[in-house]
Amino acid sequence: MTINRKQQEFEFKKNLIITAAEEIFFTKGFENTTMLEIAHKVGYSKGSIYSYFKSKNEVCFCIINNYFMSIANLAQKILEQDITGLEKIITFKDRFLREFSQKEDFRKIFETFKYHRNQCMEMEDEIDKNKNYNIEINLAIRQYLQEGISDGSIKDDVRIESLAEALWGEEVSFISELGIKGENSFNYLFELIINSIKQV
Amino acid sequence: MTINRKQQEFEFKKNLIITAAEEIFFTKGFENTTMLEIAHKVGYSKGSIYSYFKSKNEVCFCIINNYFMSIANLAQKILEQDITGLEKIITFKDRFLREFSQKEDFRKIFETFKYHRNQCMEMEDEIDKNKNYNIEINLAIRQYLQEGISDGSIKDDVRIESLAEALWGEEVSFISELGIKGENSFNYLFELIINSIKQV
DNA sequence: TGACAGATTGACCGGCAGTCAATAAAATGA
DNA sequence: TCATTTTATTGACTGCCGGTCAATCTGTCA
Repeated sequence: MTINRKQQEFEFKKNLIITAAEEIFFTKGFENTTMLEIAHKVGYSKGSIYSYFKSKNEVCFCIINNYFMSIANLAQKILEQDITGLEKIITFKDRFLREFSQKEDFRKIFETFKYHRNQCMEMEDEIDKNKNYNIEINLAIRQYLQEGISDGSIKDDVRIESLAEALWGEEVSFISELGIKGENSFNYLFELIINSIKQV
Repeated sequence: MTINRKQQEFEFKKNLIITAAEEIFFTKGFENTTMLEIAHKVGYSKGSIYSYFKSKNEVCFCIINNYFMSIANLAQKILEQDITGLEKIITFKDRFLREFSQKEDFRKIFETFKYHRNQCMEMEDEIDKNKNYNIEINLAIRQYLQEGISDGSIKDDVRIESLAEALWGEEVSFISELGIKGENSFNYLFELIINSIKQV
């Protein structure tokens, strides 16, 4: 059996665990889910889970990283669309909101990720992956802005780096409040920002 | 010994515990702090803590509520200043940022609060208190906006309710990202929003 | 002083993340 | 095909901690 084949099987099993874990996390929340439950759901014993993941926390990070990958892909796909830079900014926000932040399940697990992301021992891999996705997303947004300036949809005096960081930061951080305040207040805020950067 | 005196003593001891807990939470983080540690720091046994608080979580909420009280007071104080509505908005944000979100310690414990605020059994008192502080802060911001419209510093077509909610929501939610992205991106975002609502 | 109420204690419980020696299964090679 | 090595899997076990509660201690008042 080749090394490659082994690797594939390993990844496949890892994915089985992630899928099962995600489902339970989504229904019961991170804290109320035990490693034993996850294991049983995949037909494994508890110990086995630990040969695929270093900790319960890492399982959560892997799940989140899958979502970050989707978001990074989304950002890339929008980049290729034939619309103005400003429209790309708006499209990204709309799609992000619709696909990721509207689901309460996702919001909850995302909260867990945000909560634990700083006390992460021994899972540099996942942390690095996450950082890279963040960079990808950030770069895409910078390009939206750059294009917007070129195509005349965005004012040419916006500070691209700061704004890209801030926009993505805002979308990520506001997720926590969406359950409490609803989408309206977020959308209004976004509208005001857009208002402030669009070329008139 | 009067009932009143008893009450006072109870509150005093409760405060001792809060102070000790806050210090340990700030140094070691919520998860890494044990109830036993907190107890020993005040010179109590573990059991005693539980006659003052229903759970570890409630201790955290009490600490956070003290901060919310300060913020509500701050909002009120700014309301009484002799400056334009727009200036009040900006002042509130500046002071909030300086006094509360710059401290990494506070940010961490605030994260804990945000993380646990939804899975809160049996501490309706503290939840209610928190809601009330939020309402107070919200009302103050609404008044800033209202005054701003009256005194001509803010455009008269802003949607006061939405904006008040959104501004406070943004400040609260962005705290999580401050450690990662720094203040600049937040400040720039805020600047754009202000830009969009100020009367020219 | 004695009796009562409230405060305080700390041994104890249950639950769970994470470990690891033992075991089973699969791959290798002759 | 079978013996040997390597890898995957298991589940009993540990340590830790939040929370409980019967027992004990302390202060108050008659």
